[in-house]
Amino acid sequence: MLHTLPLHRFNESIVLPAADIERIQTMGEPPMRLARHAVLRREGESPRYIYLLLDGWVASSVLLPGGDRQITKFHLPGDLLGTPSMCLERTADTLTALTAASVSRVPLAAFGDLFQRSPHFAAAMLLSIQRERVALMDRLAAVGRTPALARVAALLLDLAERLGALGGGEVSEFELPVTQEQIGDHLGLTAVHVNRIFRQLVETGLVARHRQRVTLLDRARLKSVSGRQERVPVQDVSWLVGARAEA
Amino acid sequence: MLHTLPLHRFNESIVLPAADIERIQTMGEPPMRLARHAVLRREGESPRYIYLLLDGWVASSVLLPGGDRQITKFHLPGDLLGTPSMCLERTADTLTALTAASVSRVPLAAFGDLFQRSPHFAAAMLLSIQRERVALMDRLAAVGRTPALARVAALLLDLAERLGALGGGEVSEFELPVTQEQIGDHLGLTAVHVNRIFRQLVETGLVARHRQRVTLLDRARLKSVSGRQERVPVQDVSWLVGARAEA
DNA sequence: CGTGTGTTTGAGATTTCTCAATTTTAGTGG
DNA sequence: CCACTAAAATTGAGAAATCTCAAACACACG
Repeated sequence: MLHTLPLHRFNESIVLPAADIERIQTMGEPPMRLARHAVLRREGESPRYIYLLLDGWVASSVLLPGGDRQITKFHLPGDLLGTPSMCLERTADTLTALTAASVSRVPLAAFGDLFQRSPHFAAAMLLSIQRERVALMDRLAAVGRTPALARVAALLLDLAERLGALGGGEVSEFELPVTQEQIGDHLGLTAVHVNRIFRQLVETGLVARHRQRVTLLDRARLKSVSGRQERVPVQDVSWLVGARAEA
Repeated sequence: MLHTLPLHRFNESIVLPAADIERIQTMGEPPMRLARHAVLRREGESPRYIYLLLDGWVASSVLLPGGDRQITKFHLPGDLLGTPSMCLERTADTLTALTAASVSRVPLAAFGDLFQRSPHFAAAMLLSIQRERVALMDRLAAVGRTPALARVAALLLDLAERLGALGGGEVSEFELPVTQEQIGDHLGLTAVHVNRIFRQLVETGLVARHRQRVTLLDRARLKSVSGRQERVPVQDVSWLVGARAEA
């Protein structure tokens, strides 16, 4: 079972030695199952664990005093959840299962131990977190500066890309197991408005929908309407994990 | 001169050994001066350096295809600039001096070397980047879900807090060397609307202004109108830099 | 089959934006 | 020190995007 862990997120720019892969696999506790809507961790708690998402979708969200909610990320299998809060006394984000899901809980101590023992793992984490930061910057730009249509288009493209990376192939059709209200909370829109934008996307032939299944019909036009920047991961990371570091 | 480097950002949760402080100080090149409006690095370039801001303010921004701009961060002295792009082939953010400024350029190789050599430094970086990530999450929530007044209030409080951390004392009055258009680009608003919000803040007695000098008159009310969460840095990081890691 | 969650649609209200003009401030050269 | 100019701030008026509220509808689930 363990050899099926989705570890692609750890190998994006840095190829981890087999020994590190091994250690990652034993870092987490045995998988736990979550029902849809189950709360894995609530904000305000003391951060003692992070979580490796094995299967299903999980949302990370922060609450505002007014009761509004911002979903900071739709997590897919392979993502490491809850790590931003490791820098805080009290957890900043709530982790909620969007579908039935399966996660492996990782004690912070186990994570810290691996981080200190393995230079490659530490380097991979550094880059991985920076990627999340860039993704947040890009979404902030979208929410702050682009109209609703562009934001929804960008979300669909982002998910297709990430699902493709997960599965290994191009994805142009996928299940979107997320309510329109949740999409709104992710993009800074109302559920009602998300609905209208979806209708617009369908009417203009960019997208087709049936139930929760979404098909991207015109990728090129979607891209142009989304106003999304391409982000190419670093190729050469010798400055970070060079020969020197091997010593 | 070197002993005056603002290194407070490196010591927020983790106290670095003197040897590491020493190495941080020699990691960067000699300071370079920037005039106001000077571009330190433009997006799209190949990321070869990061920068330690010694003095002055610098904005980090991303461009949208439509020509719109999102300022992702107003950087203050002590901040390490341009690090998100280390995970990319081409730089994501443009660094522009908002005031005359002084920075020390750090080759990525020097950074990577220190990251690999010093477990404490690596740990401090990990936490520091996660803090930036939380800050982005919080701003995303503000831009996506709160009205303009709350966003401006939150910005003022954030800056006062960070300037306080820099100087060591409570700050309730400070220079804001930033145009209203730049504030708009930071908060997802128009310059015109920022202006109206400022007027509103002044009229309701929350804030006073003279030229670019801002005075926070009613912190409590500002806080409540800002809807900002308190974020308390971790105290106990033994899981990350425990005895084990010292070995 | 009910019941409840999620979607869809309409109509009007609000916030924020756009455009344009005016005033103020900051910077420059003489 | 002054005059001149460009950048920034300010204000008004109308337009646009998005929201709110409310109702109808569809579908999944027990």
